[in-house]
Amino acid sequence: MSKRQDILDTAVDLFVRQGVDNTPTAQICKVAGVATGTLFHHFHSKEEILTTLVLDIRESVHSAIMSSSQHIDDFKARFEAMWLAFNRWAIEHPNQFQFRAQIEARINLDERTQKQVDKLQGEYQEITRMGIEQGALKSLPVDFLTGLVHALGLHMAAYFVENPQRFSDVAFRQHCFSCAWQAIAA
Amino acid sequence: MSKRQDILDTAVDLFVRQGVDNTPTAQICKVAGVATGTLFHHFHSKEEILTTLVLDIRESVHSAIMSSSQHIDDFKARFEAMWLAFNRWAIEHPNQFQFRAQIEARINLDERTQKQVDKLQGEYQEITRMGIEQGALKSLPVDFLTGLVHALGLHMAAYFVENPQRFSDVAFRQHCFSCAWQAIAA
DNA sequence: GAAACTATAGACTGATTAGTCGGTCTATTC
DNA sequence: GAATAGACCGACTAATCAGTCTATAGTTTC
Repeated sequence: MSKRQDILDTAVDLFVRQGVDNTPTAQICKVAGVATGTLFHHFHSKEEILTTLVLDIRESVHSAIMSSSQHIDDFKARFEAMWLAFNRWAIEHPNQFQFRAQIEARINLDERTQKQVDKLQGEYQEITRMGIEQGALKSLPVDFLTGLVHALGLHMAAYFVENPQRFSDVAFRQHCFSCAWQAIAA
Repeated sequence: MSKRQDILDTAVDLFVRQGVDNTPTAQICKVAGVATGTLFHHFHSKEEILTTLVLDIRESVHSAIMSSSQHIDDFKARFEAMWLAFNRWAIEHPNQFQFRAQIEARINLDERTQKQVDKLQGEYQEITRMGIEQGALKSLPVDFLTGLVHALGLHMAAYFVENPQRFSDVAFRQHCFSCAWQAIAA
C-alpha cells in the first residue's frame, strides 16, 4: 500500500479516536511510519488530509448505496435497499462511518470540495423529491425529510456498528427499518 | 450579570460559531471583557468551562422538558408535551441548543460530571421503558429507542431553530410530530 | 550516464496558546 | 481603620505543533 494511503488510513483512525485537534500531524506520521516531509509532500496541509477524507468517504458510501439500489423501481423497496446498503457499509467501515457521522460536520470545506459534496447530496434530495411526488413519502419539505432520513440512518447505523450481531437478526433488522419507514411514509 | 456568567455566555457563543479548538481563551476574555486571570480564577482550566456548560445546559433543557410534562398520564400526550417543550427550548436558546447538538458529544467528561449527566439521561430511558411496558411504544431495546428519539428530536429542533416561523404553523408542527411518533409508536 | 523528476527523510522554526504569577482593587468584618 | 478575603488584572512563559527547508535515494527519460 502506498504511503499516501497509509497516511489517510492512519489519519481516519486517529481522528475518530482522539479528535482532529488532538491529533498532531507528527503522530499521524509516527503511527503511519512516514516522515513529516512525506506527509507534507502528499498533502500540502493538515486540512487537505481532512478534505481528502471527506470526499473519499462520501464517494465510498455513495457508491455503496447507489449501486445497490439504482435498478429498483418500487420506492419502498428501493429505500430499503439503500438503508441496508448503508448499514452494511457502516458495519464494514466503522472508522469511516464514525468520521462521516461525527467529524465531517465540523470541517470547513473549501468551495470546490463543498460543491462536490453538494452534488452527491443533491442526488438524495432528488430521490426524496421523487418519493413525495409518487405519494410514497409524507408531503413535507424536501430538506426536512432528507435530513430526517439522514438523522435516522446515522442513528441506526451507529447502533449496528456497535452491535453488529443485531444486524444478522433479520426480524430485528426489519423492525428497525420499520421505524425509519413509518417516520417518513405517507 | 457576574463576570463568571459573562464568560460562560461568551464561551457558548464563540464555541458554536468557531468550534472549541478555534476559540482561544484569550478571545473569550476579550469578548467577555475580562482579563485572562479572571477567567482562570473562575475556571481552573478551559476544560472546566466546557464541563460547566455541559451540565448547565443539560439541566436547563431537562427542567424545561420535565416541568412541562411530569403531570401528564397518557403516554402519547406526555411525549408530545416533551417534544413541544424541547423544541420551544431550542428555539429560545439557539446557542445552547447548538452546543448540546454539535459540541457536547466530543467532550470527554470527568467521571463526576459524567455521572451527573448519566443520571439525567437515565430518566429518559426510564420514560422509554414505561412507554414500552404500557404498549405505547414498539417493543425494541430501550437504548435503541431512546437514542432514536434523541436523534429525531435533535433533527427536528435543528430545523425549527433555523425556521422558527415554521413552528408557529400548528398544522405543520403536528405533521412533524407525527413523523417522530410514528417512528416509535407500537 | 546525465539530467530531471518524484518520494522520502527528519531537524528546525515561527506562531500560537493554555495556564501562571505577582500584584491591585473593593468589600466585609471586627 | 486595620485586617482579611476574594474578585480582578495583564504581562509573561513553557510547551506544542503546523509547516519549511535542505538533503538523499530511487526512477524515468533522452
